[in-house]
Amino acid sequence: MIAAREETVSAPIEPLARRIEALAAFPPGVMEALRESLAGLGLRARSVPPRTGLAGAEGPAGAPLLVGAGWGARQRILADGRRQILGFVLPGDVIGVDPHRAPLRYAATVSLTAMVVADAEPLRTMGLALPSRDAPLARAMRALAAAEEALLSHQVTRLGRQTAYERVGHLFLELRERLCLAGVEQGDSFTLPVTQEILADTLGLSIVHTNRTIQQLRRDGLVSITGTQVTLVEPKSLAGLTDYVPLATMLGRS
Amino acid sequence: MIAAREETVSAPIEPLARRIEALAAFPPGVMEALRESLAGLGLRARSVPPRTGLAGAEGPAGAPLLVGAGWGARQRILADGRRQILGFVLPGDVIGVDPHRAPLRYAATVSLTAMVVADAEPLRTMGLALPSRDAPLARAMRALAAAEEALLSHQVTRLGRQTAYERVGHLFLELRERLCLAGVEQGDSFTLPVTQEILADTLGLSIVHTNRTIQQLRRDGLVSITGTQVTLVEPKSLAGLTDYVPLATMLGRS
DNA sequence: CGGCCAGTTGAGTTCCTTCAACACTAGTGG
DNA sequence: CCACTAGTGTTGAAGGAACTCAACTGGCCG
Repeated sequence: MIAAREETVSAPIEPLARRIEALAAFPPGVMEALRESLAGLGLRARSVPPRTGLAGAEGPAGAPLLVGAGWGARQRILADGRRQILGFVLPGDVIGVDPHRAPLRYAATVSLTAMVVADAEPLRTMGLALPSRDAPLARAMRALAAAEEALLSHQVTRLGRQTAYERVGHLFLELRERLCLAGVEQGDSFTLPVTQEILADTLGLSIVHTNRTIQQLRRDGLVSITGTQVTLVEPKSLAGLTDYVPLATMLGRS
Repeated sequence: MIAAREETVSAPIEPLARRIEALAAFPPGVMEALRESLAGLGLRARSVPPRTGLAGAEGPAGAPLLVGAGWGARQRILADGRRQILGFVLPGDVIGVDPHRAPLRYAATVSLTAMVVADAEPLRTMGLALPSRDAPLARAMRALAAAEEALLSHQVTRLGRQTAYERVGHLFLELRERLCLAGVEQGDSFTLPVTQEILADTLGLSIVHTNRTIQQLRRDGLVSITGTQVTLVEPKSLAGLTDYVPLATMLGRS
């Protein structure tokens, strides 16, 4: 892959726009205007190498960041080294919009793969704008916040009341949906660029058991994996088995 | 207990005010004014019996609710009946401020004990007020939202990477702190008005194992339980053992 | 080639669950 | 007044889910 290290490329707003479009259900005209105003912000993109702190314990957050490409994670490290990943950070996510809502001293956000991010200071003020006037971007930012909370609820339910088998399938469905909403993947297949250790720390399982569980899903013909490419062979069955509620349903497009 | 069913008592804003005072760190004058403006809202309190839906699947949310007394829970029920409690709802909490941030079709909020709540429509508009003017109440509401997210992070870490023993101790510490922040308890002791089944569904454990784990904590002299009264005998040791990070620390009082 | 990392497999152990039974309390109706 | 029931807490025993330890494979890169 050709590195785009220092160069300032055009702002990677497309994943964010796609997500807003999918979740906030604006009329076409409004969406068009919103996309233009996003482009007009002139956000500067930069690339971040893997395993780098983006926010939290490893460095003060500063401006909020818009993710354009790559995978990151919010994680918490316990005193004895155990790690729990609270959730993945994917294209279209905005981290640290509200300084009051980021528990900096607790959870750090790190890059897992190489990422493209943009300092998104303008989103902070616009995103928190007066809601009574119902500025579309403000509404959109609140919808994104709702999606983030829904993801945490998913994560709690997975960890608390699902078996290893269900957890893996549920997580795959969630990743597929999030990547599709952001427009970086489509169909029943997606690239999973993280190790099984990362998956294990997300799912609250050991590496070994994560591995065995994935194999079981393959043997059962529910998923198919080639390299980093994951294909959901029977997405409907998988959703039924794992009690998966799509984000689109949870947020209700109301 | 004498029921206060239909009567409209004075608004139970004290727990909310206490929490804001503790978490948002306003100067005394500002805090005084904020407390007065809260009182001036004229919120009407009503009581809710146990095991009643407050918001979510069992009934449209409508206005946001300010909790004055009693315990509730946000919960998710899986298709086969398994239940996961996402978090407790305690005095001083406000639920459903932002309609976009409440995944209604997913998680329901129910009362566990009798509760006193107030329809808090005014908090919605005031809480989402223009932040550039930094209205104290708006800042406070965002601090509360931050606290809620921090609690979910706690919950994820407990469920994903802690043993049963650690989970119980960690939860007790969290409940103690939340009740103290709201001013409804103080010291190292608090009333726990819920069954072990509720605790089990919160901790992602079976009832039996929850029971045995609590007993182990008692035998180890870390907690002491009499009826519904829980006393943290060795809060410091417990915090060390369970890697407990107080909310006050997480939110940084910045 | 040699070393490192991710993935895989086997074996034994621990943690937690399930099933079942029993004690205790409170509320209920005969 | 007392049997009856239901809900909660508690305990024992057995099984299963997930973990740990360990070894081995294959790819990738210096």
